[in-house]
Amino acid sequence: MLEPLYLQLQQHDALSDDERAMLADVIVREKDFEVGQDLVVAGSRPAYSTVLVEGLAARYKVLQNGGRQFTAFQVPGDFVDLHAFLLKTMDHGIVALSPCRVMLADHAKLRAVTEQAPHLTRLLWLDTLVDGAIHREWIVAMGRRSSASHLAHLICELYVRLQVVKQTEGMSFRFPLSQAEMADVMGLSVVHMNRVIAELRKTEAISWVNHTISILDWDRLAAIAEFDPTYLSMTTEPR
Amino acid sequence: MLEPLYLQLQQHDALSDDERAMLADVIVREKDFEVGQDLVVAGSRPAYSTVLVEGLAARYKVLQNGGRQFTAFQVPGDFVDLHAFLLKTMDHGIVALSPCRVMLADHAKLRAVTEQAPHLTRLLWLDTLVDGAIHREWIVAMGRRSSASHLAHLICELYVRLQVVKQTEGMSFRFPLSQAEMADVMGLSVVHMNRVIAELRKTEAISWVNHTISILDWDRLAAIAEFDPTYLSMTTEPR
DNA sequence: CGTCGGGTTGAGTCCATTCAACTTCGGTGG
DNA sequence: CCACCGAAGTTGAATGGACTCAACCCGACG
Repeated sequence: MLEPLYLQLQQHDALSDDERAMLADVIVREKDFEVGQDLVVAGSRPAYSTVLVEGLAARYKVLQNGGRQFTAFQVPGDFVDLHAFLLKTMDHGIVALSPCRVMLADHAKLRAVTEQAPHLTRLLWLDTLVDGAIHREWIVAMGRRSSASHLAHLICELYVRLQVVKQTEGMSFRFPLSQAEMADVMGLSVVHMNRVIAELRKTEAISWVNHTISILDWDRLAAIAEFDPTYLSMTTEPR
Repeated sequence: MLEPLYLQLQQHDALSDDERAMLADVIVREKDFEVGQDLVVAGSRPAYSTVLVEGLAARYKVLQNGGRQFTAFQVPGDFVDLHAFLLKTMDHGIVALSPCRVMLADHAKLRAVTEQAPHLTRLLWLDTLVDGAIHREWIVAMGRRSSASHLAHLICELYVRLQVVKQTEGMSFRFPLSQAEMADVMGLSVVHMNRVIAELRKTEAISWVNHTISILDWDRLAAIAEFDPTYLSMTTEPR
């Protein structure tokens, strides 16, 4: 059940059997969530950290006027709130965008990992660093990319991340978000989100029907997005 | 010279003398930079990580059309590219916004810290997690805040961060950026940046003259910004 | 067969952009 | 000494992107 986590960590550096066992031992419980439920509640101080093993989730914050902004997607294998292990208080919520299955990792056991397994600790740390790199890319997209380029970039990113954990089928992947939710990802109004999607469809770089996104022309999409996967740090090397 | 780093780490949890000594030992060299120079070059694979000890710097990315987007400010005490220790390749550049002095930390020695000093490792990790939390707040600001609120939020954040490392004077702090650079922070055109600044000035919550920002009315500014410092994780507790 | 959530389209308004002019101010050289 | 210069800031006007409000379509589902 922890396969996706192994796949992600392995992508950065080799994972020993001992390390796998240690990770498995950190897990104390399994839990399922419905669409729309919070995996982690903003403001809470969790005693467990959550590994997403199935489904799609997202980090978000809500403003006083009710506006919501997603700040990241979480795919299977993501340690979605490893942050809380050290930050203690969650500064944001994490919501299920599709039915989700998670594994809960005990903070006391995670602490023991940091005491006894430096290499594994570095790999977990790295995981949170990649999160940060993704955030930076989102900031650039929101600030300086056209809406179409922003959307194209998100699709490239998701495709690559999902491929690592074997959640793609050919050039397609399941994408359960409504356009209204997508608007909260890109910081647009629903109406305008719709027009941007229409625009990207017209380029014939993607199709997006039935909660499935298919990349029809990767090169064209990547060009529109100016997508450079360096930030995802997808090389296996000693860390 | 490492005082600002100690101040920042201490803010999250107590730092022992041993840990201070270990940090001091990690430093192998000191270096100065002029305004506009890159402290760290995008795409490089540094063998050292950089602690900023004096000055203001910023992370940035550049797009094909020449557009630049800053993704974070770095203040004294920030381990500006601790990322590179594990990410290996820098996915973005870091530029000096004022004359900067930095200390270089050897990656091999940092690795030794992760092998021998788990608590210190957790504190350094935490530092990068706070970076991530700041990124999330920036995404929210870019996506769902009004420009005036966004600007107000940036000022609140900077004030609080600078206060931790004793770089404020009363309710004022030095802020060397031009409006053009500020436009690259907020993802706006220079002209519009100017108008947003004028708008915020008119509220009389701040003054901004002569490269110095003064907060005239914190409560009003924080209200405009909807500023909640939780995300900066400024509580001292066992980590 | 009606309803409801999502998606799509149109029209008018507002925010942000571009291009352009003009001001201010510190610095530099005749 | 001051005339000129360049960089940064400010302002105006026209264009275009994004927002709101509103209507309408459509397929799933009771």
